[in-house]
Amino acid sequence: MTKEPTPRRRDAAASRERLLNAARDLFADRGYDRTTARDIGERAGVDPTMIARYFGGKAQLYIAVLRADDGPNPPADLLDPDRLAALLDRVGRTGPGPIFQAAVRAYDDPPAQAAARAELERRIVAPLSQRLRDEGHEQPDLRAEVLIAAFIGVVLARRQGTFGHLAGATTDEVLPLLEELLGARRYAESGGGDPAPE
Amino acid sequence: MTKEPTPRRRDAAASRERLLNAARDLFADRGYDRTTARDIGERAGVDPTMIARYFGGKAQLYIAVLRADDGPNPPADLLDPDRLAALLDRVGRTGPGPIFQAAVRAYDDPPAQAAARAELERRIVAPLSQRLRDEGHEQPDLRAEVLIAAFIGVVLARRQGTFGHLAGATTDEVLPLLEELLGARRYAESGGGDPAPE
DNA sequence: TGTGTTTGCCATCACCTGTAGACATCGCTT
DNA sequence: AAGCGATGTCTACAGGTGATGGCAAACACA
Repeated sequence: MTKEPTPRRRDAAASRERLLNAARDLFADRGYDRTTARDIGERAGVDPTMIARYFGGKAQLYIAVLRADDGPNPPADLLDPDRLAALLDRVGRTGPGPIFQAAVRAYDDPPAQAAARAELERRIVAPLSQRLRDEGHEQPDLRAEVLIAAFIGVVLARRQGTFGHLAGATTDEVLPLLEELLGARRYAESGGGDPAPE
Repeated sequence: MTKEPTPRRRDAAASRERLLNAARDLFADRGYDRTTARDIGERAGVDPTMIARYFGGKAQLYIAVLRADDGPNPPADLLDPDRLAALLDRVGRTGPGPIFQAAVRAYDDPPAQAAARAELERRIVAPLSQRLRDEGHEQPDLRAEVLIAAFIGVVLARRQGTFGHLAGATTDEVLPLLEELLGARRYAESGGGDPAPE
């Protein structure tokens, strides 16, 4: 007998996860401020007050989303063309995770802000910074942050739709420009070769 | 005698402008959502209800700020190193104008969103796009938007402070990386540099 | 000075937010 | 089957938001 054949009508774990998923989607789509607890509850099909019960509040739910979001989990190596393509495609479909938004926006809740910053550093900045350092580039930390900020600017703007051509362009159209922008090939060719074609 | 020697205690024009200035600063600093009408009134030293009277409401005040903000008014030619330096310095000191924020964030008010988009296109995207077109680059529109989105990502992230090294770096440290990122010299080589007058 | 208009202040509204608490119901354990 | 904690539902509240209408003082003008 399986342990869970009966779809329990009362399942705290399920409710928790549904809240988490709904919050992830809504935070990614509208950002933290413009997402209300009632919206999350409605989308999840769970009473909004459960947010307080299970997570302690909206801010802590946001933090939980940050931790649970495996967004660009395979270290987002923006300099690997394949990885860049995968990441761009992913963001184009599911939208930028809350972590990306945290790079550009400010939230009022200090713990939430700190958590976002920590996740951003741990999962995205650190790997790229390490790579640049290994390759002997100067100012690897600063350089990594600039590259990532630029990438985030492009993907956020694309999804936001403020830029017409960028929002309308397909991933295939954007990708080469992003590669050129980030200097993927330039960085990647540690052995040295010809510059990016035009 | 002069028409306005008396500093009129009741001066609608002055109040209007003080509201406009306060709104510009606060919108730039906190964004639209996180700025309340009461904040604006307090900072301006003007009763918040004047916002409704003079502008029609908060959203329309925002639009007025967009139009009045001469932000990167000399066409923000990101490919001219001098202009890029000036712009970066300016943003570092006074913060990104509301127009930049509009590129990455969404507001609920459709007219405000549309106004921001129009200003962004008119003042920033169009000039750069035209330049790229003149220089014979492919996809000048898309390319311009990518470059601008990347730039905005960097300056917003820098000011936001989520990236430690980027926030702590001086303008002089960031500038060369930005030039390299945007390919200022690469692009500029083709056209040579005679900066257009303001 | 007299008069109508402009300008600012005040109280208040209607709405929305997050969340706390009381109450009802389910489901596991004994 | 009975008990009881876990889970869900509902109402309500305190705080804050943008916006409105009324009213008094200050102004421009005759």
